[in-house]
Amino acid sequence: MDLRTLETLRAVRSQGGVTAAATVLHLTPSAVSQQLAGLAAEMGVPLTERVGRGLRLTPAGAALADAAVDVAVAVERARAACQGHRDSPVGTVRVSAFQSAAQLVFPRLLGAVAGWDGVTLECADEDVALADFPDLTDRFDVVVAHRPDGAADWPPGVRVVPLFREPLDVAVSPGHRLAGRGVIGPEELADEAWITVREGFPVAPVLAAVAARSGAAPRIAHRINDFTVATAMVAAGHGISLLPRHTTPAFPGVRLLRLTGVPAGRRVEALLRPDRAERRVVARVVGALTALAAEIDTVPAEPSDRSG
Amino acid sequence: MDLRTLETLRAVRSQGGVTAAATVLHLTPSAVSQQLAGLAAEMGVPLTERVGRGLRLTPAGAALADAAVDVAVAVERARAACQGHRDSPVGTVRVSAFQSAAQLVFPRLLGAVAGWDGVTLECADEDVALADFPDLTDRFDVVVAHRPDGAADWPPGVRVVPLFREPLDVAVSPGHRLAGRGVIGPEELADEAWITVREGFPVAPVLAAVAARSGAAPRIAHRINDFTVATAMVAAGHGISLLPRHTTPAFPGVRLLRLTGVPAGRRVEALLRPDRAERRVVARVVGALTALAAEIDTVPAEPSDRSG
DNA sequence: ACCGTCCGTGCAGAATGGCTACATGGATCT
DNA sequence: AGATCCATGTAGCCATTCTGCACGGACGGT
Repeated sequence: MDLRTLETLRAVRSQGGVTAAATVLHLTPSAVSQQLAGLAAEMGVPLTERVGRGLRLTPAGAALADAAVDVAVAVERARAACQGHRDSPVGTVRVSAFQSAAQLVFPRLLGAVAGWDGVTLECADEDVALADFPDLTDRFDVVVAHRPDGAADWPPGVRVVPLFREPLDVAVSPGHRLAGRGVIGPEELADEAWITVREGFPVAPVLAAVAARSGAAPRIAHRINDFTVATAMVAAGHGISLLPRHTTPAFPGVRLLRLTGVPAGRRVEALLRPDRAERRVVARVVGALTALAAEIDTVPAEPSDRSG
Repeated sequence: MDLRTLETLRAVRSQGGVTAAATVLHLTPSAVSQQLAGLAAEMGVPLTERVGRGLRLTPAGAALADAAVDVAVAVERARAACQGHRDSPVGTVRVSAFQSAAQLVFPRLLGAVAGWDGVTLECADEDVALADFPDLTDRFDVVVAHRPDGAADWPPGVRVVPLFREPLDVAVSPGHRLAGRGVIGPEELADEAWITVREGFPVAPVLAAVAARSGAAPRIAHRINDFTVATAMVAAGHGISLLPRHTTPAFPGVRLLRLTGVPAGRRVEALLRPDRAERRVVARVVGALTALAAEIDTVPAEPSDRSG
């Protein structure tokens, strides 16, 4: 019964397999398999069962994995209790964010942390499908994720810290027929050519909702995940797009029109594994994150072009 | 940060030193010292400080030791959660009891557990001073301890399961002037020669209280910790003694007289370390223990001789 | 139906880490 | 001041665990 073994069991469950777990743990599949076998032998209960060419946790294994979370939390709490008798928390925090938030948040966050002795920030941009965000917490201490209005809650077992809500505006080129408008309704957007994200990615359902109000299925011309690329395409007049108000990159000529009559927005949140959340450095970084998120939330974002 | 290391830290605190901790952990002092040094290095905070020729935990060390309890509890909870998906709990449970309770409890407990497959009971008689009972939980899963009426509570950090309260009767020989009486008061016991336990042992304060009511300091003729020996001496007329009603060994001719006007009794309780208490086998054994304690508590113990 | 591919598992060897035994430094008690 | 006890270093052994490779089973395409 080892802490590392428990962590391995958790990874196997969250990653869905031995090989995937081995990857995030920086181990070989063989080592993971041996740990599982040893743990099952110690418990006297089979923890995994083969299904197809993969495997799945038995109820006993799942129960143990659940309890392993509490163990990890207790361990980190212990570490924090000890660090509490130190001057200030130190360590390395790994933060991931999806592309557009990364652009907005990482520079400010690094700026805030720059003055903290002994605190190292490792940033990475990771943009994945909505369902895959929680799994990123295996590899990162803090995962900045986004979720469209009305989407289901994140699964249990992951701690969620709200950062800000970001309205989605309609981005059009300067030459577009609606370019002069500040506010528009969904019904005016029928038959437009849309540039949206790949299937399953966070803002996709919002466009579906907007289109539903316009009365027709949206005509999707392009699927572009990177908002910078999408913005450039909008600027060039190749379609319109739903883009987040604060994190849309500045691009000459692109105009953001406010949408009325339909709640169009996304929630930007930090996702943490419960044990990681107990680390004092992590808590401090999350604090800085929420502080700068509050600034973003109160930004007087007016419907205007971003050409500067 | 290892489970074993955390356990070592706890043992160092409860045992009050490296060598003592090493003893209960079945390790050498060197190993313990190395674990402590490694843990402190990992935490970046000194966990121990030298005091005299021994050492003591720093505030940080104490905090970590506190948190280590929660970790151990979480681990055992995890193990229990896993065992819950098994037919029945199995394992070895180490039980200690002070001499007189051992005599009463061990045979019945072993009888109750005899039918349980896979459950092994390791019994040991350990009679220590009142203050030393909690420390026994480092070496045993269940510690049957006793505590005189009015004594202070057990220190925090140890789980207490009440078993039964046992009145203390006055044991006299058949030839004693009070032998024919069933009930007596403290004032009738002045100038008696007492056989009592060693200083600091659980029932000593009760005799002091009884003697205080009799108006004079008790005349202590002998200090005998083993109730069997004390009973034999009482039977032979070498003095009278305060003996527990239920656990006094049967001995030809010894009469137990009920004491009135002063609360004379002791509480028999099971002491458990919180993490050990989480083990399902341990919980089951404690269940059997409380069950047979309930029987003992309702025994119609009449004042009579034990010559049977 | 077959074969390529993927996944989990077992078996060697190698490396890492922890423990024992012994020696040292320091503090207390007689 | 000497003896004793305690904690701490050091060298060496031993156990555990990881890697690398080979094997068996299962899915999916042809």
